[in-house]
Amino acid sequence: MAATLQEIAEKTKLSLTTVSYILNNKADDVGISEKTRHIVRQTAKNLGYRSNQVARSLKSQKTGTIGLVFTNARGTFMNEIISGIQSVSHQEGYDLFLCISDDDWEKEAMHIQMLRERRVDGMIVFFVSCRKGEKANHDHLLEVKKDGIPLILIDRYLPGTDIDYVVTDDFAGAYDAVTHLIKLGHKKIAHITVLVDCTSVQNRLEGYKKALIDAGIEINKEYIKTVDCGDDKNVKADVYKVIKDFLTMENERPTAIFTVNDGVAMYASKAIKESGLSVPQDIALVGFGNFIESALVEVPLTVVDQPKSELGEKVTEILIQKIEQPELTDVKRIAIKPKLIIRDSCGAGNTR
Amino acid sequence: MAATLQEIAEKTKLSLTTVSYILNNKADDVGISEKTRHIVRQTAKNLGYRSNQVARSLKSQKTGTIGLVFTNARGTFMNEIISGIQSVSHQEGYDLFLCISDDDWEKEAMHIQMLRERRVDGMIVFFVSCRKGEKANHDHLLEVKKDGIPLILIDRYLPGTDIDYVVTDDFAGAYDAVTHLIKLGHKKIAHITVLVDCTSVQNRLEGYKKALIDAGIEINKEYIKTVDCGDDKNVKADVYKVIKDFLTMENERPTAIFTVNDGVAMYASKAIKESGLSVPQDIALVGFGNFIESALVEVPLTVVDQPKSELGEKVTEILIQKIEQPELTDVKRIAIKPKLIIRDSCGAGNTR
DNA sequence: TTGTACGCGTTATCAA
DNA sequence: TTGATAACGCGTACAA
Repeated sequence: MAATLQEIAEKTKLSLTTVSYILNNKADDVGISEKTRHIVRQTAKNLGYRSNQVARSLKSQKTGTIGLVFTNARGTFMNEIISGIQSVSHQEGYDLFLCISDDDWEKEAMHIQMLRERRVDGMIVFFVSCRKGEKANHDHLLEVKKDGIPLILIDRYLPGTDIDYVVTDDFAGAYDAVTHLIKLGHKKIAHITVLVDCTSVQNRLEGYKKALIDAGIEINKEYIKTVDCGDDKNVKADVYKVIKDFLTMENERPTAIFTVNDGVAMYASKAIKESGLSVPQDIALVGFGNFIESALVEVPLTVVDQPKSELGEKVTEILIQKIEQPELTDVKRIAIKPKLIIRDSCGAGNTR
Repeated sequence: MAATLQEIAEKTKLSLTTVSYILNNKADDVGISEKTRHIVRQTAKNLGYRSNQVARSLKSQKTGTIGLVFTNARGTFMNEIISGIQSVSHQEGYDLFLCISDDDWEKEAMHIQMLRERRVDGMIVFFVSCRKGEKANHDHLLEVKKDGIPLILIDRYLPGTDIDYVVTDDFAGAYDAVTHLIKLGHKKIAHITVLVDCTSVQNRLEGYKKALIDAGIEINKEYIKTVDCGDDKNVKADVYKVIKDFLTMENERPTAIFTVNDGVAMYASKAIKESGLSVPQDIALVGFGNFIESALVEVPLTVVDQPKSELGEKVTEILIQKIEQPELTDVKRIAIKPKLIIRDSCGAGNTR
């Protein structure tokens, strides 16, 4: 279908080499007559020549591709990150293989295997997290790293390894969110976390604790609750239960809740409303993530804004740097500081 | 890094051919001793052998890849479609190249060019639409088709060509939505469309008209308004203006509005509320698309539900069929019928 | 200024 | 039951 260099050579009665030089803009280096160039260019056009990247890749041992592995495609989170990734990668001349692992680490391992067979120049992985207690197996990631294929993690990392990553500064985000609540006068601040064993969740919890400690507020274990995740229905049921528990604490009832993510915050908001109390008057709420829908719900959520497209851009810049300059061996551990977006659910500016 | 067949052959003192047969499970066809198989498998494992897809692709003239070109990455629409696409394609053994054209048809043409150089086995394109009046250039698509590369369009099509497509049945969706409003007793039903020249928008308008005609309601041109798009701010400003116009019609003021998409409906809802009227009591509203946020806004939207993941799945099935059975030359023109999701904004079940 | 020849890692054909 | 060899399309060192 698409003509080959060979065919052009035959048509023009020139050698394959000459044609190759001209079509790869190396004509100047060698010195090829203007006339020949023109002829070649013309017949290339006429024959509809299109360079064959797979042959080129085989020869050059470089594919100009980046493999992307994401846990899931739901929501808008992945979307915005990919938007950042693709804008940088295309600009730098890389194409993207997209793989979704659907929260299944065996699928993740399979995809990574496939990407290796495709000889991608590098990989960006948002890896599958696992519930607390389950044993995660990240051998496939370590192996990639060991084999010297540029690899970078996004949004969560693997502590104790030297794999590059770009994440949200979850600790700082949580710290700021809780500090904001403290400044609004709250002392009984709860945290709803989630039954997942990953760095982002952990660091949000740590940020919460540190903010309280720095403000001289004692940490109350009763104020830290964990909900199940996975199925969305479980999350909802669990959040409702947690809110009910909080409300039965009467005098000790928290006046503010910082949640591990916007999804939990939205269910909490609903649960509070349904129990006859209101947000933020009775209980203030701060989420984490800044999903699109968070601004649109009945009580628009105050949230920590994950810098999603920035994450995508940064991670890609670093990966490409590592691809193109293999001599750089420093481990990149980047945490981007998120901003707090103040809307209604925290009660800032409202009477309390 | 990763070993080659050659290296395994040397290590085992066997021939390249033998090794290839064994590692590609063709050992039975030829008949290779169990012992040899074992030896080869072992050393392959030890050497960390990984088949090289790019070499394989070069030889077999098939890459096992599908190119995806989407106009934009915003919202959740693309997300759900991709979810459908990737689940089918991965199941069938194809990997995905993802390209975003950002509503820029030159970028789109560029991406398609790149995909051709990468020798993708087929392409799925959600092409850039253009504002009414601008001249769209779809030569790059026609050329792909002409060159015999399997190509299928999603969500919108190119009338007058024989390019396969899978779309939402926009006409039927609009027809049902408007008929629903008519059944609720409305006669003054407006439609807000958008200044884009693409089949889906056109067909929604046509569906709206047909529903009115079939119910014996005369079409009032004053009830059909167009808003600009592109920048979200323009949309908002235009929708507010249109609503204002409707409200000044006094006795002739529409009692219901069917909008071209959920985004417009949400702005309309806001505008109506801000002008002191309410949805659905004063004006009923039906959107098209079913974005996630549409269920969460203050007055949950009644919408036509675009079957996004189904679109993705269907389009991929057809594409792969066309890839693997080139003898099939019938043109596939699939329109999937969407369902109406009744929530609050249409006033069904509410007193009016 | 142009041509020859080899290699990238596979698969496939034909011999042995 | 196994091995030698020729493609696939391209890039490049070297020769002419």
